[in-house]
Amino acid sequence: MTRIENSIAISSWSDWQPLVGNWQPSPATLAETLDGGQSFRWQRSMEIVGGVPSPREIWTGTWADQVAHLCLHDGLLEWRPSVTNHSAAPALTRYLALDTDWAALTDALPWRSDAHLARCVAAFPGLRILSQPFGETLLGFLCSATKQIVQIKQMCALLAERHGAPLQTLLAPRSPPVLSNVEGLPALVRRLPTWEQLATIPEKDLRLCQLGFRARFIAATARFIAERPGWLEETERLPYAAAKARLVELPGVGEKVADCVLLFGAGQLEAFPVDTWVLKSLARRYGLTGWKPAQVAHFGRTHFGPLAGLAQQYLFAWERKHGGRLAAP
DNA sequence: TGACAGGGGGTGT
DNA sequence: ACACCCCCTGTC
Repeated sequence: MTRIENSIAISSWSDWQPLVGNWQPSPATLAETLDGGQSFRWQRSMEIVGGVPSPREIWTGTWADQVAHLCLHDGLLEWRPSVTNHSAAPALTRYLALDTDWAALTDALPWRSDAHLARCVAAFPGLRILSQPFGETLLGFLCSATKQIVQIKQMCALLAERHGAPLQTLLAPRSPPVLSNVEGLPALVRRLPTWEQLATIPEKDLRLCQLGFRARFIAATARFIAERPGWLEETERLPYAAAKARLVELPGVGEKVADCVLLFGAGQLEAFPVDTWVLKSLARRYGLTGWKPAQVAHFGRTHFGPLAGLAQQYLFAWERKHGGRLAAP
């Protein structure tokens, strides 16, 4: 049962249109890609047409100053922007990395000699790595320490709600008639606050967003970035090792968070984040029982190669699905 | 229905 | 190794 506490969103959306790029994910792969720990800004909901809930499941995603809907319709992925947004198509193309041949990248993984990896790939065909805004990715993963996805999403939602700028695209006059509503989403969509904005927010106000001890890290990181104009942009452009060395200078950013930011926010596919799921995966499926994160990271890079981050995402998806309880051998 | 633990996708000391 | 925070979830 979904919690419906917000007002019904009333906004104007363009017509559904097919997504270019030939991505045809299964519902499970789509959900894993959008809501499996890469991004914390996608919401699943049901469309309402003429006051009646339709069986159509809609994903609403927000990133930078963009918001878009995705929908899997008879196996085909469709999307729609708000009627006033004319930059949504290229933005979505970049965000979903539609120009990247993920099938070819996956094929380049060592699944032929790795039965478990082959099994993971078969379970989530079409899984891909998102290409999210760098700064937002950093913010999301600064929230992630010892938190599950639902909780991280809640923190991000509160940060956006209380400190983010409204997305003007949804506030423009509704010239066409309202076509449909989406249940359970606030009428006013806001973006995540920028790092510039975060630097001006007192830590006590950040704490009100359920950040806990992460509030101190975010406040300190915001000050660090504010004192160094261009630092974040330069870091995004650096090669993997150099970028990671800089990211771990930030308070609250260790190896794991840095790798997540580089993998999901900078397209660095060699980044191999080692969290407890990956630790469990390699312990259980690869016999690396008792190995420490740094050792597992080294194993991952050498075993899975230059696309280790993509392999990690497959392992991660499998473990999230099967790892909790009864695990296949 | 409501209270109560337990534990969580990590970092810093 | 342990504190940091405190919300979510499962359970009684």
